[in-house]
Amino acid sequence: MDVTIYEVAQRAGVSIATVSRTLRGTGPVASKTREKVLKAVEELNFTPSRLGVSLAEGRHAANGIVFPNLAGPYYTQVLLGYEEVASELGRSVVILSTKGRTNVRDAVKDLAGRVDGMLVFGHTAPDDLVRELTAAGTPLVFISREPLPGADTLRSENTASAQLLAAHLQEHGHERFAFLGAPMTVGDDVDERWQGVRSVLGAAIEAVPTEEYTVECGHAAALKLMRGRNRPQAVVCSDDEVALGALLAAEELGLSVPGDIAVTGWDDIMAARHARPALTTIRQPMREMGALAARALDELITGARSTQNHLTLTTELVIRASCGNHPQEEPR
Amino acid sequence: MDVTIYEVAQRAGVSIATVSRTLRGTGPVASKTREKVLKAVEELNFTPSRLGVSLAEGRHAANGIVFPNLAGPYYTQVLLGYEEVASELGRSVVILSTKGRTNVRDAVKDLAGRVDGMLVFGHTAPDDLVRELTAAGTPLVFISREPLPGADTLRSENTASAQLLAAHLQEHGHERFAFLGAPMTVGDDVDERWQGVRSVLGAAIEAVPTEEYTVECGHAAALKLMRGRNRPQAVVCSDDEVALGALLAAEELGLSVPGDIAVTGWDDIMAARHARPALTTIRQPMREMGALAARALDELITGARSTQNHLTLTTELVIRASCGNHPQEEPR
DNA sequence: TCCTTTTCTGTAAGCGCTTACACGCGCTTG
DNA sequence: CAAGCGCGTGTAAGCGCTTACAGAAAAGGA
Repeated sequence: MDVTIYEVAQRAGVSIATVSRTLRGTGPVASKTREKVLKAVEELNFTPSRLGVSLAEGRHAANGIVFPNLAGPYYTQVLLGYEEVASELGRSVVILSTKGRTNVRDAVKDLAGRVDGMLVFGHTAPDDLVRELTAAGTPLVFISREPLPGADTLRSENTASAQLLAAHLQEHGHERFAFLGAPMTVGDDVDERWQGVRSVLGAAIEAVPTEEYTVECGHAAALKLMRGRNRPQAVVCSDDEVALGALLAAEELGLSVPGDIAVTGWDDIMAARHARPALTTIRQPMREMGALAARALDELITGARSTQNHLTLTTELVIRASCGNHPQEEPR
Repeated sequence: MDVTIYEVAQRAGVSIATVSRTLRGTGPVASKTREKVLKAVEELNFTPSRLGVSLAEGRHAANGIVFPNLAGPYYTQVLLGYEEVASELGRSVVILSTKGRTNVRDAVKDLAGRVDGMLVFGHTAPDDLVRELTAAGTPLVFISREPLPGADTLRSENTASAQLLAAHLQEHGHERFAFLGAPMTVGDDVDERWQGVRSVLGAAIEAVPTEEYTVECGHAAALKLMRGRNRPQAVVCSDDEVALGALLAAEELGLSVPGDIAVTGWDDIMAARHARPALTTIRQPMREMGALAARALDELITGARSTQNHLTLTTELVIRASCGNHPQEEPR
């Protein structure tokens, strides 16, 4: 916002075109000229204005990311991987949290105007805007959402893992189940998880909604559930945070986990390992998803690829103490 | 990147100036003209190019934030509060993680070129660049750093809280202490905490460094510490994550906490409450700090304030089970 | 009716950069 | 020795917008 290319040019006694060429390495520049220019740049401490460059180049060199909130570790981890790769590719990251926002549509649209492409979680952006953006050719990558035309989607495997988890719980002898944190949106990760466990457990599992997927809401809903008559023997939670809430509720009610009631989570966030009992959960490669999203976006932006990719990453069932008694505990 | 103000003007049969005035509400526009313009805008689905606007206005309407990494909840929480307020003030947030980056200086400089002002954690930006930026008048707010001329600083209280914590541990009868996660930088939060506990405990506390302030590093260092002869009776950790690592180490060695060894953290992150034993820690208002930083930055950017503020927020000692046996446990 | 205001609108000059194009110059080459 | 060729450099036309300024039209007053 200070010294411009004109002042550099003047000081070096050349035209602005030459300065630009020198700095970007495009086009030939005599070595003597180059030196004069570099000297002037040095003396004036010149840095090209990002705005000017972007306007002339017609690109922002920035990526957007839209998430509901940053409260839990899940989005954070994805963001981490995303930022890392984006910046490796020379792009900044502009963030947008939709939680508690009255006008999401405008906010996303504004973001779209600041970046070359965006990563969007689930259904955080309004559908009509998404259609508008894909129609306009804005590169878009989605995480935790069913595939849609005109954009990449990226998610980790849910259904099969959920079935695996359900089967494991059955092996422990549990017979009455609850799914805490019932899906709110069709087609997102939680919905797939629910469908997965349900396909195995059928009528033996009951869907119990929570307000949000947070510790607090999980805690509140779990309290109610565990106090009710016909308490389930195992509670499958939509994610680790809800599960942590359930653990808290059990403790409060004097129920032993997994003795009186088993609890499982999803994601394998840090606290899952530190909780007591440690949470049985499904680990998904959050950080890697962010990284992959950044690369996918890069391909779409640079035009290296024009088709859509729909990737599903594999997950891992992490068995700890909260799901039932195991002969030997896992070390560490 | 599509339809421009020219096309709108042409379609509405007016000049681009009129379109601009209509959309921004600056200057008078006849109501008939306004309607024509709005109709054209609607039909063409026009959105002003952020780049064009910024270049003409001379401002980015964006804030930057520089942090070491996003691994733990601390930075995330601050970021959360920051983004919330920033977007409330009509500014986007561009993030920059310095962890694992070879050229931090250039990255920060690039960021500075994209925003109207930045929030910087501790000493993540090189000192000479900071001087350069403050000299150039770039609005800057720091968190967790000693005050410096030309920029705001914002931090939560450390020394007194540390003294309080130390005194509390003494009341439990502990006599030999270790500070796990010894400070790496003079003047940052951890350094102040260390100075605080030390001022009370004197020679009774020993500084034990960790590679980083993470669970893993805390775990590794704690293992070594707890295995050594003359094991301390209480371990004061630089932050909750290191403390969680210490808890893990104790469990691994079959030591009971707080029976054999007491452990305390700092920050009161989510996992602190869920760990067993739950962590005694110092809660600092992370989210609020982010929010305050955004407001401070806004004042500096808009020029509403030209002096520097150096705020210190109060913290709260949260006593849980990990520091020693208390007559009655806190409920929940 | 003529002149002064007021209201509205258009022209054009930026904002800071990139780059196509053209031009001049010193060399090679037939 | 003239034609041809590269290399180096400058000129100028954008990129998409805002806004000072000026001019035109409408409105009001005497």
